[in-house]
Amino acid sequence: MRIATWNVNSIGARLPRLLPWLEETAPDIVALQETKCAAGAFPYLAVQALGYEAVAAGDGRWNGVAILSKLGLTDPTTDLAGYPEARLAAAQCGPLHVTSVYVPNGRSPEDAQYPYKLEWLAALRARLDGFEPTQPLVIMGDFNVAPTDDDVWDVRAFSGSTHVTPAERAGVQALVDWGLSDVRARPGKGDHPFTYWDYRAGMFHKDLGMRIDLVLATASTRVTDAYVDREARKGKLPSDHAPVVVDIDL
DNA sequence: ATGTCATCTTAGAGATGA
Repeated sequence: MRIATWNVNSIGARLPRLLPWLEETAPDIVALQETKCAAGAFPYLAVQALGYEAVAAGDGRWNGVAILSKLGLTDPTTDLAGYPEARLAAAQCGPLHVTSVYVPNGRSPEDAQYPYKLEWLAALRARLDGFEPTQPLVIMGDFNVAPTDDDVWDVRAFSGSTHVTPAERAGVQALVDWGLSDVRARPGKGDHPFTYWDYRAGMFHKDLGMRIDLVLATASTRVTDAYVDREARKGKLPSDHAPVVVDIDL
């Protein structure tokens, strides 16, 4: 079984990249983030034509998440403890429970968005109380957290910034401590499996990226391979994130 | 280290967020 997560930075703008990618990569389940698309305007028919059922959350301009599944999609939810923003979608997809997340960015450690980010991560952890660490389960998406110093191109450049603070990392670690593994993908280039590169300043070309798109999986998913699809970050009108593709043996 | 991109407002360039 192949699963993937991709922050597409607008599904409307990215459909010409997403649909061919789905056909070539043939994932069974895909978590999408930053669809920037109202739930009612989601391109259900376009993905249905490729064999996917979908659940989408979105209020239009910002945020927006979705799950695509070829293996069935039951008990969908888009609610996280009453948080109003469209940042979580979850469903049972055949044998696997899947959650797609778009964790708040935080903006800066001084911004009100920063404690909001930490609270949101804590709510995500609390939500796991309804599940078992022994069951096949993944939480994947854009966490807006680089779990280690090695997950940014130069940690010195992040002094005073979000994404690398101990509190944010503790928020992700709490998910791991519950019983999830941070699946380490093979890098597409260099030593670092970065998943995001700023559009500006030739960051992608210089491989000055960050590993902030994560796949957190329970042991029973039995991961056999994982890679960052760097090709999807190249070419015409790419997202600023690359997909992470994970093969599991369920 | 901010050189780009996407969206919305509301009809053209500016604001916002990442």
